[in-house]
Amino acid sequence: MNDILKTLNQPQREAVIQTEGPVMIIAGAGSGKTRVLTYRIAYLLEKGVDPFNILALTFTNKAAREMKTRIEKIVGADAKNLFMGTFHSVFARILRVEASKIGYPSHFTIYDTDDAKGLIKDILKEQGLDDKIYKPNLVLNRISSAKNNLFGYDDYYENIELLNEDRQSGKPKLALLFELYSKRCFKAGAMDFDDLLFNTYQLLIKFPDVLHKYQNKFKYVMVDEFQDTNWAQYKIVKKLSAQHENICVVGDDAQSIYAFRGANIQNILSFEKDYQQIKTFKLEQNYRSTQHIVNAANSVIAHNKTQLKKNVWTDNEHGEKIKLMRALSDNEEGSLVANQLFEDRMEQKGAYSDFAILYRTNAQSRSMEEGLRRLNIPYKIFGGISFYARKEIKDLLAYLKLTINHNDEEALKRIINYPKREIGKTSVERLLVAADKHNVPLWHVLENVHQMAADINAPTRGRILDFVMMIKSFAVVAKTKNAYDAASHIANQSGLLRELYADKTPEGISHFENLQELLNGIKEFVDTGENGIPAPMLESDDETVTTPELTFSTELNFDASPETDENNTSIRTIDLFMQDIALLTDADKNKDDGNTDVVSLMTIHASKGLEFKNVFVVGLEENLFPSMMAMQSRADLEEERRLFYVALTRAEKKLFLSFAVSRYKFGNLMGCEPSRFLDEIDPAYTEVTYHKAQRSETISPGLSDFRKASSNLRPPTKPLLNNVSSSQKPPAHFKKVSTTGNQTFIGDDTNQIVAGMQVEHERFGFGKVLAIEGKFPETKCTIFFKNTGNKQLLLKYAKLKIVG
DNA sequence: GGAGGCCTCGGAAGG
DNA sequence: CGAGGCCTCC
Repeated sequence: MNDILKTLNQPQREAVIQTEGPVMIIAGAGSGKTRVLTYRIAYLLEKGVDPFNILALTFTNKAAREMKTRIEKIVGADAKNLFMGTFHSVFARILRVEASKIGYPSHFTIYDTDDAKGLIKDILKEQGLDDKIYKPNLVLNRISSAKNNLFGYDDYYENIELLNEDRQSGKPKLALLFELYSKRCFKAGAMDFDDLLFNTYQLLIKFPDVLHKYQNKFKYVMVDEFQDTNWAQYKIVKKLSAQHENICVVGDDAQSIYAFRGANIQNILSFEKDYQQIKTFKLEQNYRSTQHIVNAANSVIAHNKTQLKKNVWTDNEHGEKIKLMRALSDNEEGSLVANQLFEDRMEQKGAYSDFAILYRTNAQSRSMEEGLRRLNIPYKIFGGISFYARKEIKDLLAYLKLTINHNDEEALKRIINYPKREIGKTSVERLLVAADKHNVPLWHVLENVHQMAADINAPTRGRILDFVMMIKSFAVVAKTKNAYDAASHIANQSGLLRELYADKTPEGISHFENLQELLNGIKEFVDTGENGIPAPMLESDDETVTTPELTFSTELNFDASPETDENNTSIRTIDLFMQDIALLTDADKNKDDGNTDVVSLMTIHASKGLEFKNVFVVGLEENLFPSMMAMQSRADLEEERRLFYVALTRAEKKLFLSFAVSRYKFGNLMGCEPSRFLDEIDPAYTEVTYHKAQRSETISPGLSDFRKASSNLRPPTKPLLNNVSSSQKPPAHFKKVSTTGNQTFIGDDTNQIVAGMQVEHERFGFGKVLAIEGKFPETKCTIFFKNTGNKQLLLKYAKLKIVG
């Protein structure tokens, strides 16, 4: 350990050994923040602090996992007992132990954003409110930010300011929606992401014994990425550490990029105010990047008004200047980047894994992928549509959720008629009405469908009871078998596997494979206990035996001690697997498909905390980066700028920034202007390159040249497609016809269509007419499409072009 | 009740 | 462009 301390610079070392009392570490980008945190924990352990008494909160599961591994390398297996994880996963664990105190079952479901949105939509329908005015997303955001500021619906009702805002925005019913939403979640035994924070705080302030228990346990508390915490998180951390006051927060205001979901830089200022005796350390030496990169990043962030004083500097070499690239279109940007990347890799004789391509929005990955594929460059996309967000995955998970928590309304609605079992929309609506009328969970109505929903026809009622029986039988299996056996049983018996197996289209096959992959993941969990996220275990605690006081009976009690097999070792049941599954993201899925030498593609948000030798930041255009939504306010724009700062500071050696002068948006080709952020970089650190085919030449300095060059393609607000005059020959991709633009695709006179003709359909592409039947206007035709196979279309509706 | 085509509309980041 | 809602046909 002493050797390790010697490798640290002075502020780093001081921050490590100052273990007692409140500490704040302001850590500039690349200043060795993770090193300091890991060494600090290792140092505590070496001093004899029990790992059970250390709580470390990170922002992502990945960060927690990595830190744990690094600490293990220094101090050994003891590190396993550290209480380390994301805010959400740590609090979810505490809540499961203490759930009964606040009236929840310990096997409560965690609603993801889709579940929450589904519930909001139901409530809107029931209340007869227009979802054009009360947009579910907006309603949810409002509720979310209330909870992140520790406002319950009752507080909301009493807050005149909030109510006035709602009235002025024409949405006076928001408070009511908040109340209904909260009650519905409670009835379903479900918490959304914000509830995990909100309810933890309620638990701590309402139950002094619980508070004391955890205050005693967590003698040392550490918070990473402090700048990204919201008010609720801050208050919880403060409460938890109130007894020992050994609280250490680490952050960088310049890298705060999550204000949009309630993060609050003010927390840094509040922290200084709340702890007068605080010790502050500034880590300002950057060990990651070249001088050009560090200086360029500094010159950008200097445009922000709100920031703490800090001087990030580096001893590293000057390095090469930052290369600015210009492309004619998003597609060309893809090939340009791919070509440049290929060249650089050859020149450096380096690995693909030394390269990353970062973008503002996930949608931008497509053109990059195409460019890379053309050159056979291996790549991996991090993030994007999550594995766990796929329909087939959510379907099986819904079965598992409902098996564990019968009251989970969103899970129930999702699967009650999938696969088809003739319980249609109308019946489900009647069930929902009955549940509301009797104020019981939906499941309760199902069980008593004959009494409570007699308006549903008798055969359907029978099928509903069959469904109830099936889920109950699943619950028995889930209770007695390991997670894998139970999940396989459920996937089979529910008919889900059969349904997917029957689908032999390419998508169908991939759905089936995905489901198989989920089952494999569960198998791995049964065998190893790993489901991808670090699992801090709460010590078994005899004083607080949780007596489940469920308001509504569920047949099975998952709150009891874990099941044991004949060898009396506890088996890993499905409810154990499900505990944190809602908190997992794609990045947490432990799956290494062998090839690790790949280019990384991800959003800038996802890249935080990572570093790469070579970085491409693409799509530097107004309305994309900075995003159109961020143009309204200075605060939003400054957050975008911090995001840009994060992007720049990911690079160690070489940095490329690119933009395109035109780009497809919603199927229309739009003109784009270079981002203002490009102008904000001190030109001393950049060089402008124009690339044409294979030849590239350097023009320097300053941006004015290509600014002019690109400006003749404006106006950017109108689709370019309509502006292409006959005098200009459009590039190849201009010919790509928008397939939804109603004007662009005009069907021929359908009377002329006869069997045997080649036709083109707006969506299905080219096909051959096999047969025509029926009389006008009901004329139907059967067409074999190359891409999708046989289709029956009504000529009245289908726009068909006769090709030959 | 369900399948599937048509049409409208959004428009970011993520635990 | 794509997802989701609506509408119509069977």
